[in-house]
Amino acid sequence: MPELPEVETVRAGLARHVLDRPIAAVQVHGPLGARVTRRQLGGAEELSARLVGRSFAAAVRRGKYLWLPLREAGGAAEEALFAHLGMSGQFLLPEDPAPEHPHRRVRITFADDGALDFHDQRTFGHLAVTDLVATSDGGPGGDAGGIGSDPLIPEVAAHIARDLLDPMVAAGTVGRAALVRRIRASARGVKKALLDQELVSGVGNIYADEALWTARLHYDRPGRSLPPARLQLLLDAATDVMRAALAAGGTSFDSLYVNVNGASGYFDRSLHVYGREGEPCDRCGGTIRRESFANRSSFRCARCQRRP
DNA sequence: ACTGCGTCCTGGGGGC
DNA sequence: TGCCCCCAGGACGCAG
Repeated sequence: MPELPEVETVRAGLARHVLDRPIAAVQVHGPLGARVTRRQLGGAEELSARLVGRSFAAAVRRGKYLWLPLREAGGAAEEALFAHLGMSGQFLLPEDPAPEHPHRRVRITFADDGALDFHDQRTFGHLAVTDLVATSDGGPGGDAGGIGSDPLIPEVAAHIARDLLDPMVAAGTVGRAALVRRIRASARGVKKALLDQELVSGVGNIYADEALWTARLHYDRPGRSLPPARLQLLLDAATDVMRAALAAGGTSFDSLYVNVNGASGYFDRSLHVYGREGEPCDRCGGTIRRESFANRSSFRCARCQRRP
């Protein structure tokens, strides 16, 4: 599943391959294509109308949210193609001529005859052209490749917190202390806090479980029961595992395949708990358990991540 | 305000 | 062998 490292890999691939290429046509394929553009005001026609004739100026990310500001004739970008990959969204640079693919939902054709395809099996992802607005926290952060200090962010992502690989958060200068305070202010289980994109963005189910394993914490451990130093360790663990996954994902794509397929690609061999039900813990030899958590799964070591 | 649960969606794969 | 159902989960809407 695409979490921060996978989305960043996609962002870097897009930055390398699709900037400054005028868009000639946009096709939205079938009812599931329409579903992928469901958040576009005016639907597929409007998406096409807003993209054709323009080009992408940059590829920017915050957490799992990704956007491509559109170049304006005489000034700064005011709109962007916004994308969320959901669970199964992929950006692909198809070979020419490309065969039909059952999961292709949208094709953006460039004036140079190349194309950028959006595939999505489960259609939890979406695409829309959205206005860029000023933010109160000073800009996109993250690996805001290409946009420099532009403080604009898509309206639809303005509520999303900075992520752990944001240079400001990673350095601890912005957000980190406040984040620890907010987790400690709640009785809510610490995994729910990690997954709350308005508290800290980019962490999904896989890396949350891995970070909790590293920090030897149970997912239901109340935030308010944890000393600040323990929470710092947890955030460090989440940062480290996402950095490592990014390093693994960053080596795996070429010009034809912009997306790595999330954790099912190259990083899964490095996972300590996720997807390892019944296997021994790498650290203590205890048994890895899979438990139902918020309508999905949580993996933990039954011995070194005890229930509070 | 805050929290938690249901919903959306498809196809691979396990089990009967 | 074939078919059915479970399961994967990010984000959002709504209920309490």
